[in-house]
Amino acid sequence: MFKDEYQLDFFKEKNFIRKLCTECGDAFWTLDKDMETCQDSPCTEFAFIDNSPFDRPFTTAEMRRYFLDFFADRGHTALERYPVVARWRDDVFLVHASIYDFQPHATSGLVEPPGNPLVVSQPCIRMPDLEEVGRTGKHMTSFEMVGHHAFNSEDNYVYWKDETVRYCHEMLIELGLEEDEIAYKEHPWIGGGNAGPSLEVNVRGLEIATLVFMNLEKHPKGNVDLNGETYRPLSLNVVDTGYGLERYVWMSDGAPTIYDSIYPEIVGYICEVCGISHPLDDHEYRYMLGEYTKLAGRLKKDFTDDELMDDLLRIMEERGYFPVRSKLVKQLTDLRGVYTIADHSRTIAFMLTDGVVPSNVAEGYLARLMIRRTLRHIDRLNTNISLLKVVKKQMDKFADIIDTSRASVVFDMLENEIERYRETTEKGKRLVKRSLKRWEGETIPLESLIEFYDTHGIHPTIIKDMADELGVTVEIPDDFNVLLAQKHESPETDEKEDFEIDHNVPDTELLYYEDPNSCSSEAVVLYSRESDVILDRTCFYPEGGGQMCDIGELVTETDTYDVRHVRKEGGVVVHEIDGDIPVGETVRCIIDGERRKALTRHHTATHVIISSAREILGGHIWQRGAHKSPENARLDISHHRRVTRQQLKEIEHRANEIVLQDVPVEWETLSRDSAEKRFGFELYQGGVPASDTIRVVHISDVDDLDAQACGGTHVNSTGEIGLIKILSAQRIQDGVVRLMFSAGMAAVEHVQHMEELLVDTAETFDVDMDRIPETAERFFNEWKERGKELEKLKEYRSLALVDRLVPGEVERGVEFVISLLDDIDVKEMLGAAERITSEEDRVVLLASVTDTVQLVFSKSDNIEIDIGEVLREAAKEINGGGGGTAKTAQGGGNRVEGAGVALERAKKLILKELKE
RNA sequence: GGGCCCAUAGAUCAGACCGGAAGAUCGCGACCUUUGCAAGGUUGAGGCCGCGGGUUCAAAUCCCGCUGGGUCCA
Repeated sequence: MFKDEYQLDFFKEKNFIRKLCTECGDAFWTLDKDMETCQDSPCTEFAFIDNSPFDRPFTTAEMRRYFLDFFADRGHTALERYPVVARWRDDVFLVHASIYDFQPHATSGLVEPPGNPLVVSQPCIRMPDLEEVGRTGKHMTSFEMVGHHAFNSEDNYVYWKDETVRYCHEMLIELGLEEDEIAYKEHPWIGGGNAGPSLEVNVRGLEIATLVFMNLEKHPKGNVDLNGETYRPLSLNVVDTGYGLERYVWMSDGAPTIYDSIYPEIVGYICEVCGISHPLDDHEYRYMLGEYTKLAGRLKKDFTDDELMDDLLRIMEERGYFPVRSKLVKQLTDLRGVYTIADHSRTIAFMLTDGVVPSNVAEGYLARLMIRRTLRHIDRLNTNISLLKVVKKQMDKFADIIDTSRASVVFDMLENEIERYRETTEKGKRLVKRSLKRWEGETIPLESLIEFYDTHGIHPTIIKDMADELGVTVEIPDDFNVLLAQKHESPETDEKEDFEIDHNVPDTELLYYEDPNSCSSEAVVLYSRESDVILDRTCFYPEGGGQMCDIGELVTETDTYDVRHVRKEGGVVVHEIDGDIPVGETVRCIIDGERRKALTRHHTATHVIISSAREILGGHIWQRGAHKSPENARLDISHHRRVTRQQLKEIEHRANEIVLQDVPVEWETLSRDSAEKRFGFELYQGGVPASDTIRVVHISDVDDLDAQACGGTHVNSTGEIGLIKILSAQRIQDGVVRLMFSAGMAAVEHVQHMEELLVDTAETFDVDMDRIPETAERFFNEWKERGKELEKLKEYRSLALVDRLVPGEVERGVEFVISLLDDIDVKEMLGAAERITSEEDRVVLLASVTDTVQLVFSKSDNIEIDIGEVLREAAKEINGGGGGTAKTAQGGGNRVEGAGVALERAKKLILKELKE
């Protein structure tokens, strides 16, 4: 694939030769004619451990600085890193690579990149290799990817393959590598709808860079076939490189594992607290660990695998060391936990400081997953090390790249998560303990194992620990995660097809921005079909930004049409009307002004509420969604705890303060780049617009209260909003709170409605409004008391009933107590009946008539008849049924006239039964 | 965004599959035993069975909706 793409001038100049790896068969370029493998693991063993090819060891900070300076010196714009949570994208949660920063709009050519060429050291988070962390010595869930990127368009060539490889090569040599130990491996790259040739840069068993040359995009009519899909050339050719910063640091100091290279103090701290010995200055130990890492890199096996341990022991013995196998396994198992905690804590630090709120959805869930995994590892190590402290240490160590300004909220979130984890495991353990009894001496069905984890979050390892004590066998299959995934497999949902009109008309001039107060305008019809009308200009606001559209009328000289809905397709506004207007006609747009005003107030009020909420609850508050209708608005915000009533009051108070200050609301159109520089990604509270320019709305540039990219309509100053009243706060998901509020007249109407409820209630209670709570409480308590009294009375009445009914008629030695009663409670009948039949040789047949019939039959224990069957049979007379215990049955029916007959029939049945 | 689970006394949970008088344990109150404490015994209080509909003679239990919580996956 792309075979011809790799014939670079640079390779020719230097006399690189193209070889095939004897292990994997892939092609690679090298200066060493004797090189046989592609220099990546597993084909090549790590050959830099305690044997660095670099001139000197670097710290991460030094290495980052080196990279950025190297490329800045060569004309690249060095950028600040982006957050690890990809707020500017709706297709992914986390940043996986440096190029993510510039997708989709810079890579598609829609938006100018913030530099060209540019370089950035971007923290990335990758979860797929989760299981490998701590086991292979090289996998991490978070790392910095240094990327130098160039965006080549037709009229602006920056640089492409040849120059890219030259930069890379020059830098590696500068770091101290011999040029004949570098292998450039051909590696076609496909992903995310794009594709292109790519080179992997491998040295001594480690892939230290990937140079991707994106020049194709997936397209149904493309002329390039790749894996059964067709691709076509991109208008923009993008150089996408990635250098794993930590790998360079690791290679520079040759530590036994990457974790010991990047954060040795953290690893040391965890070992110390957990009482695990990790003597890296001990020759034997250090040698063992290094050899282990090499083996793991080549074999991709777990150290509990016999084969790997055999190899490791053999290598050790060759060197003259004779470790005990079981001790070694334990050592490596513990160490894996330590490394995992170290790795995960750094990822957690990145996520939380960049504003991820742990929850059960989206990136919040990924954060929770990391936290819970870490806590599980802590539990397994049987220590009480504080995750909070480890995360804090990571934040301190990497303060140069981690934002520590929101530390207190981060710790609060973490504490909350730890608390929840404890609660869940406690609860889970109780549940498991109860359930385990069922399988005493047996093996738990796999199904139940999956269910415990899936619905209750109890990991199989926890169950195993508990089950051992209770004599229940637990077998965790290796493919547990696969089975779990299968359970979640669901049919692919059909992607929604957009009904786009093929109109071919110019973008509509949007009058609602120029004058938000104007409710009418003249326009010409450019397109009209099936009640969809497009005008050259309009004052109708189309649905968007969570704001409902305007409705109103289009008036021609002869007719008036209702505008029922307005939507936007690209730059064109489409009006849906009840009828058709010929193209070329002049119309007057008239919008429903009151509705527009209400929507506008609610929209600005939403900005005010966000800003107040950020002030009261903290800077981690982020808009997760919003909707504005004429009656009210709802705003979903990210927050890790329930919002208390006190906090709601404070937010409401602050919001109304802003209204009373009558702050001007301004908007301006800025270039994307300068807008981001000035306001940060907080701009994109409501989503990211797909354009090079951004309409920024800000409530005040004096206090810098709030600035957002926003296409909605706004009032001129906050005073116009009027009253803002928060109606409710509900937690719609973990980590997401929905605030409902209304503004202006809608808020006044709401308050009036609430008052009405109070007035009505006060009237019913016949008390003053402010005494409603105590009165309601009193009534409720009295109501409960009455209920209890009533119970007692019924008890007495059933006693009285016994006296009234006994003795009954005796037939065949059985005393029949039969009575057709008027409106007696079932409970009373039951009480009486059971009292009567507590003596031998008695049968009680009672019926109570209201608008239906209730039956209670009972018999003494010494009479052997199926009283339930008797009742069922008898109930047929009253069109009903029933049943009960061996001694007493109850039932009923709705044919009131049949009540007497039913009792007769029951008696006959019993007599018949007794005869036999 | 999707799946699964839960809601019963102050707490932890039975009861639900299969409709028929709301239970257990701990905790709480009183009394007994004890010099006192711990413990034990006797006894009592404490429930809109989350809310609203439906089915049924009858619903904690079955069905639907809502609310609150948990959990897994993307």
